[in-house]
Amino acid sequence: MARFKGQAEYSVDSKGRTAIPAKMRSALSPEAQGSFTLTKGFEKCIYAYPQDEWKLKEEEYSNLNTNNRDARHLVRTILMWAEEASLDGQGRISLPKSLSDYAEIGDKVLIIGAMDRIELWNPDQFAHYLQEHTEDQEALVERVMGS
Amino acid sequence: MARFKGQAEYSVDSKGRTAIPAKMRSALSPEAQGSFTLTKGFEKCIYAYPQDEWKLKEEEYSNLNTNNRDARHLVRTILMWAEEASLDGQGRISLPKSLSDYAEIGDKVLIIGAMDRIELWNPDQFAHYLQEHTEDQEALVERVMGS
DNA sequence: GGAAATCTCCCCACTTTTCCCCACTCAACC
DNA sequence: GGTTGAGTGGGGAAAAGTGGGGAGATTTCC
Repeated sequence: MARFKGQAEYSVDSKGRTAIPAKMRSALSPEAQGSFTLTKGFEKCIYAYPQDEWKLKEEEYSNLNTNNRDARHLVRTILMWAEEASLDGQGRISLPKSLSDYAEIGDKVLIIGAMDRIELWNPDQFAHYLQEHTEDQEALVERVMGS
Repeated sequence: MARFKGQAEYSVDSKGRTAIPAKMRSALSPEAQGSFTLTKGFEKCIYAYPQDEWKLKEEEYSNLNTNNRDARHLVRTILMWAEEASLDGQGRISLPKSLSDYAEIGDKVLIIGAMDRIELWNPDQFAHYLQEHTEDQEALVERVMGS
């Protein structure tokens, strides 16, 4: 499993491309073949899953019971945003317009490594997000991970 | 498990590098391969975990369920600060700008061994921290460790 | 159906940053 | 007093990030 971490603020060029930090590229497993699946984040950002990780996600979704209305809705609304993106010769991907619109990403993007995925944020939106989640980290650790 | 102890005040050069005290380097286990993962301390400092220690932490985070909102937030806000740093030929590491900004580390750094991790402080901030935590050490020992 | 416009990639070029290596100083210790 | 090891500083090659041109494919519009 890929283990992404770290943060970096990069620019998005006029063609909608952004570089993926070299450290994250080197954390990519060979099975990903330099390819990501981008999709809408649960937060206001873009999630980028390496191809191999995305396969696992797809597996989960395909195992949901399609006779269940909620499950159908979930799969539909998640998959409709998913797009594949490959690294170019310079280690960049181009961001689909639908996703960068959703995340309100302009000419700057904050790239965050979050374990099995990479997150792409509008830097301002991220600052805003942090302001809305001011719970003390120590308390959160205790609550989520136990003592 | 590595057991770091002691303190030392070192300089940070113009390239953002600082030496790790030789005594702490020799306390590094071979499995760490001369590599640390730096991350944001709960206090206003940088935590440096030897690679092998960090692996254990990462393992815990990777087991969290990313369908849970709090877990996502936790992973995001912890891992975004984590960066790997390897010792160079002279026993130095370079401090990522994001972390030295957070800890307000300039051209001097106070290095403290704290069991399984090393802490990097702005010397002034550390003095300030001590002023704010003036509880008598004897009383503290009793409160924390007295059965 | 064909021409024009647009979009996608792939490649090249430039700038900045990072990393590796060499060199110097100082203190401790034979 | 020379040697060794530790801390500090800096030069230069290599890598990373950024911007843009242009060929080929696709879409649009007449």
